[in-house]
Amino acid sequence: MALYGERGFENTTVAEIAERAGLTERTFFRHFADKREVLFAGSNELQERLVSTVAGAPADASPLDAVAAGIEDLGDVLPDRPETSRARQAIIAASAELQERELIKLASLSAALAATLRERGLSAPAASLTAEIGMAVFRTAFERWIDETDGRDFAEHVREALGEVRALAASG
Amino acid sequence: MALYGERGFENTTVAEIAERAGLTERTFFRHFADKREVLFAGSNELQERLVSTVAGAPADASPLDAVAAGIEDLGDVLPDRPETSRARQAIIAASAELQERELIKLASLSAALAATLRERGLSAPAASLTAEIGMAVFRTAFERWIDETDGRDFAEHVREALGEVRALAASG
DNA sequence: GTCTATAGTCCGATAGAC
DNA sequence: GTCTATCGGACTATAGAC
Repeated sequence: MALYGERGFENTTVAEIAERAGLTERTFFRHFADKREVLFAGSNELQERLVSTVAGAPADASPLDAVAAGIEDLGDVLPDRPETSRARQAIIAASAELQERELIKLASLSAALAATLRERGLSAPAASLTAEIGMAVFRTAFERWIDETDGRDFAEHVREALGEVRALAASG
Repeated sequence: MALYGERGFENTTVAEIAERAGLTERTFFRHFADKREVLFAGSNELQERLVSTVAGAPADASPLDAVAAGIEDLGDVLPDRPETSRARQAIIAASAELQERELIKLASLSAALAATLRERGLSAPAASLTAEIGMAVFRTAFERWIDETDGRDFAEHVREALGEVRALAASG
């Protein structure tokens, strides 16, 4: 992340990353499928955490409440300080390649969420739509947690974004 | 598309594509920024069409109605026969790289749609959410138009998917 | 760890269309 | 005379095969 931040993703070679880490190029590719993947190392853990929390929500909780609980809970898996995430997002924002990779990770998260909701008895279209609304809440909360410097924690931002989505749904 | 279909995207080289087209590799890259882009050549036209229809909808039309009109209208820009789109989607489904590219094109479409809705006076969060619902309608209708062989045209599928989304919103 | 194929860029040269 | 399309060769970096 230091190298990507200094000179940009496209202008950083895997050889340079390997050198700074005291490894060889080949070793890098043994750990990460490609040059982009190194920035998304924690995404599997995030997805597993979300799925297990939503699956474990009380059976009588509404689908959206179950999803909201799962997203709030993700605060534990995110870096302690938002500055770390902010630096990472700045790197991603500067590279189309990295944005593509991020989108497919988020799509995978959404699909896993929808599958979990179907297991809770929701119909396929309702599950997909609820998952997409959940992703919108996640993106909004994450963005604000990164950008706003008022120190509110991630879970608070999730509750706020959820309230806004609900108000929007009620009004129109 | 013929070559990607025969041997798969990853196993097709740009040299082979150029050879079949009677050109050189260099000429391919003059026309397309990379090997994936050749499959998404029509996407700009699609986006412009959607934006201009939504922007031109009657001022008193609801945001979702304006979006629905724009999506219905896209039938004109899609290939005449769904088989063409089906073959293309099969190629994309077989390659993670192509899925990434497709997701970023759809994200661009969603962002353009949201911007158009804001110009119509909608607030930023409402515009984004309406755009995402529109994209869900588009994806659903497109998928069914490709997969179902009953000959119903794209616009009919759009109206059906929209009705389902509305019913879902009303019920929960 | 070595070797190699392929994607994608940079340089420059040529030629027809309007 | 400018614009746009073609081609050739050399070059770097990613990523896969072994």
